[in-house]
Amino acid sequence: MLSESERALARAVLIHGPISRSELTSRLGLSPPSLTRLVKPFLDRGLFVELDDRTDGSIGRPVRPLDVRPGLASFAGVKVAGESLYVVATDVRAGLLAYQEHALGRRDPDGVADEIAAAVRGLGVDQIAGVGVSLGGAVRDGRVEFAPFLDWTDVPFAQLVEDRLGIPVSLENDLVALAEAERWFGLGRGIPGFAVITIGAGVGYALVVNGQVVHSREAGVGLGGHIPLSTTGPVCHVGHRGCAEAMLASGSIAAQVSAALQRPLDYDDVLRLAAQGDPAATTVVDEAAAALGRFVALAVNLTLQPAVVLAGEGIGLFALAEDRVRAAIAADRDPRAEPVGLYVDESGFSAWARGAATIAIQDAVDRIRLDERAPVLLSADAGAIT
Amino acid sequence: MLSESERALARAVLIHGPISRSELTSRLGLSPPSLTRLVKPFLDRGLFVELDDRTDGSIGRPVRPLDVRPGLASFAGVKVAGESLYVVATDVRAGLLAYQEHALGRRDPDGVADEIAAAVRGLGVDQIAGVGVSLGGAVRDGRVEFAPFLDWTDVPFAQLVEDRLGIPVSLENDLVALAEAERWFGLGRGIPGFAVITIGAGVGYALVVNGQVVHSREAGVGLGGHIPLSTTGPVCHVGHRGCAEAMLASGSIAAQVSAALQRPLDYDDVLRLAAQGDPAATTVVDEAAAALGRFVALAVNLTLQPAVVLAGEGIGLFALAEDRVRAAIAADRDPRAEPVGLYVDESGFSAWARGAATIAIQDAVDRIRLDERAPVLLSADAGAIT
DNA sequence: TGTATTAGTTCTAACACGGAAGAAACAACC
DNA sequence: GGTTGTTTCTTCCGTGTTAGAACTAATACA
Repeated sequence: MLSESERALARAVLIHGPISRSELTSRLGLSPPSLTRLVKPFLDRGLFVELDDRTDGSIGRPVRPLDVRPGLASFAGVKVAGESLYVVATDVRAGLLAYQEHALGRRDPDGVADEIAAAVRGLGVDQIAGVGVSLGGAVRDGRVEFAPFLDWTDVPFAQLVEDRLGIPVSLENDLVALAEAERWFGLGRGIPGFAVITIGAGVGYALVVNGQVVHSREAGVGLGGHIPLSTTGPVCHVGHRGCAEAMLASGSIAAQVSAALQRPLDYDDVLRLAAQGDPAATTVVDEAAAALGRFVALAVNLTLQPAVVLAGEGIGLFALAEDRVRAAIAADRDPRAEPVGLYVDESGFSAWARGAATIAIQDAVDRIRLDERAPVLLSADAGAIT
Repeated sequence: MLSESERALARAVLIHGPISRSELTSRLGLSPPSLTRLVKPFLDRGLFVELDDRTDGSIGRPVRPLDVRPGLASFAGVKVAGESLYVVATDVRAGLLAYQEHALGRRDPDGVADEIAAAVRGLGVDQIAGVGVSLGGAVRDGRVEFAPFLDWTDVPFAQLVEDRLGIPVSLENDLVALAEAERWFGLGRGIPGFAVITIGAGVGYALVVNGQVVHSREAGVGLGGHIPLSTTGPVCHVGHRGCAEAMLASGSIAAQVSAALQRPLDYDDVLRLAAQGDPAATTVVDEAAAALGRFVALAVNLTLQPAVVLAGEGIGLFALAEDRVRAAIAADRDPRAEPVGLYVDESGFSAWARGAATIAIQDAVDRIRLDERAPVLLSADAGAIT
């Protein structure tokens, strides 16, 4: 097992690398001697490399920054949605190596596990050290407690996938996973607390406070998607008038404009029409943008975290009506309060799967073995996918 | 200085005492030998006592629970409000020893500091080991960054009071202080995360996540009090229609019923009338209760913490219309989600000052010295108030 | 070439922690 | 009434982690 300091070191280099030893001492609160001792086995085992970052002109001995060895391992991430699997292969920093989408054929646990295993094999990346799987629903200890969109209850799903792939599989709620990805490798890096709001097929919500993603069971229930934002808006599928889903989900937006223009349109059509100045589309988009702004303001005011990461495949809405969003935020804020930090993750669908991969990476860090006998990353050395 | 384990021990005994060593080992994650070693100096220095809690009939060696020595120290807490000072003396667990209210004469920093010093001396409690002061506004490192209700900006207020009393003074935002009190000694003890909502002259909001009170600068700004809760309600003094202040602040509620009944009423009159079934008062109270329920639901859904502590001098509203509050919460929750834990602190005004005292207690724990030479609690041994 | 400056290492003492084993204090049982 | 069992807590001691002191390394600058 890694000690607490070793794990902190591994994480710091992973998240902030390349990073000098002296910066690590202040970041980890350790003395230089302790750092030297801790770093040694990581270098010996080939987990870290020492860059000789030539001098930057400053006085004194130049730094030898530490970084994770390039190509150390790969990871896979899979987001299970209602109709599709979104699958990525990533490097150790959740950087994209490959991205694929697959239509989801079966919906039963074994069927989905089969399709995930096939999709991960189909990535064509070997030496995968871990697989992360995320989906909407309440998840704990590798089990899906319930996932309404698949109609699953208490399924030991991580084990099902692991049986097929022979690689460690990590399971997490999709929004928690996305929040972890934003916190470690994404737009939330270095921000102590922020909310995550996703818009797309549905509306999602997650929260980071004091540098930790909130993991409470509430996080899997997805009530953030039904916050009331308007009294005049449409009704969502559960019957809330003007809730976040009703105002922001792509299906609802598309349906409103389709009804107004009397022809079938999808979400991207609506954004295109709004960009061209179509009045019906613009009205709906503006209303949605105002609702998004109110959502952001509510989240900031109630979580006391002055930053929000916006993500999801429908986030193009923000670029189209950023002024409306910011105006709605400002209306619900005090001029004396800090301005809200807004960070937009434009990466769309792949962000979900990168989130899943991040969970696999986090678990892999906890599996690192520094003693000579054991393999460094349990499964990477255990070989390619069987 | 105390080591991390020593501080954890001190806090655990303070918060959960009397508590057996064996329960402490599991709570602190330490082995029995370590606990023995850590406890010794606390007993030697007279901070802890060992109760011989006679056997409870169970098998095995009986436990010798540890507790803080009774009468170890007293603390004072002062909440500075617009018109008044609320002042308490407490024991080490923020238990009430004395409670007083004083009209606030002057409003300038030196004047308020004078009146606080006089009020603390007037408590008639000596051996006060620390004084906590809380007020509405942004506070950091003993300085008031801004306090709109006093029109202060960047005042080193802790120092001003400390100069007058010669006792360590701790300064904190009033809602953060109240949340700390609920977390350590109040209704939130043992709950990992919860929101605090206060109603009274104003509406306040604070948040605890992962066992820690959220201390971000946002917490001092008080935007939780202006969350929109109704589109038809009255307008608050900043101009928000149907915001939390407009719906729930005692002045706003009293004004609505006074206008309806064409005679001047205060908040307690309104609650009395509503209890008697007066239709105008009942209408306003029911609307307020529904708004409170929506507030609770919003807080729970956006903070992902399924518990809320209700406090403040106006919380009598809850008892009067609890059904309405719970119905409004249920309407914004999913039946699958956990039921919301509602905890009502009925202690009214004194809760504010107890919050301030809690801050002083927390700071005093961090000042404990176990080495032979130094006094145990710096100021308690330094003597009574000068 | 020397000096100042910053980065990083080696050596070592202190210390915190937990495992093993034992002592203490009771209940239950024969 | 003694023995056994159970739980609590302590003593002894080995292990692993940490940081202080002194040292080496590598550069800029005079």
